[in-house]
Amino acid sequence: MKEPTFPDSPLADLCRERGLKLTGQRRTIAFVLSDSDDHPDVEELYRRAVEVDPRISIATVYRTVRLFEENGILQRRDFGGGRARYEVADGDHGDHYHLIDADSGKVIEFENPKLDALLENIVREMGYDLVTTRLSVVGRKKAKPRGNG
Amino acid sequence: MKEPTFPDSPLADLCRERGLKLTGQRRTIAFVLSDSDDHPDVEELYRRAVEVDPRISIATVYRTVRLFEENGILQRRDFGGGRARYEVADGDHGDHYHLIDADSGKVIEFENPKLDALLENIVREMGYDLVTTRLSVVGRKKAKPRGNG
DNA sequence: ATTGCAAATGATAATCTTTCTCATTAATAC
DNA sequence: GTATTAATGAGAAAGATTATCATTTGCAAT
Repeated sequence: MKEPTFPDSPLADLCRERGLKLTGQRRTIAFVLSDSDDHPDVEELYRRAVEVDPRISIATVYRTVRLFEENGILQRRDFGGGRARYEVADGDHGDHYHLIDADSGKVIEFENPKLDALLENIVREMGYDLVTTRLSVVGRKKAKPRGNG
Repeated sequence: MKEPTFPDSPLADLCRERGLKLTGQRRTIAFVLSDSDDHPDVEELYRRAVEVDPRISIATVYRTVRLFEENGILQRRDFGGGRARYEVADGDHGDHYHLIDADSGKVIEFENPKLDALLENIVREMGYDLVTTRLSVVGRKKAKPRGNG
């Protein structure tokens, strides 16, 4: 039983700051998440976590992403395909959105302050305060203006 | 075995136009959908369909909404809660979007040409043609400026 | 109207993702 | 170090959706 050693990740610190018990498994999952800049689903997260420490079960990964989401550490996303995907929650800077390539399924992030403001406005004019925006656009790559095929 | 009789709905006509076989069940489901201006899930659709003709199975409802979606007759929506919800696809006029009341879960539709245009623009500038927009904003009703509750 | 045939349907099993159960283990305060 | 309380692992259970397969039905040609 060899304990894997690695430094506390930014997310692990956040976990502590929120008063959550920092178990070995949570430390591992936080480490893996801090190390990811994509949008893994639970299955994929589990794969990556097991690489770091095999003594972890998929049930714990499910429990941990839920806990992290409830504490504003993670954001759940739905890009279709039937499974939830996760990414580290935005910090102070504005929200970001996702463009999904219709053919490859690739996810491309983008920000747009004008869009932030417009949505804020629309919602306010309907008498609401904006809580969350769930936006993803599906697009198909344009043929290059003078490509050859 | 009494055959229920009702006129062909606009969606039933659409179904025929697309070259889909117009079975009794599909005619019933199309009728129910044409009659709905909300966003029912499959379970709810099944309930409404059975009212019109009890000789219908939930499997057929699942098959039919999928078929209709693949043929651009229906749009699938995800408002959270684990089940897909459906609505009649937009015609020529612009897309519409959804505001979800954070407290009641109520879904409020809205249109906004400025938003249509901005999204179109953003996507184009990233080198893509816009295929679909999936947008829902979650909001919380503002306290009335001088209410008493 | 009848026939023929591919496609649709009903009933239920299977699948897939996610949550729950409960005995065991581990983190934190003392 | 010990106690206490919460977290974990493994698998069962739940909930939504899709697949299976024998039977039925819509529809085109007769």
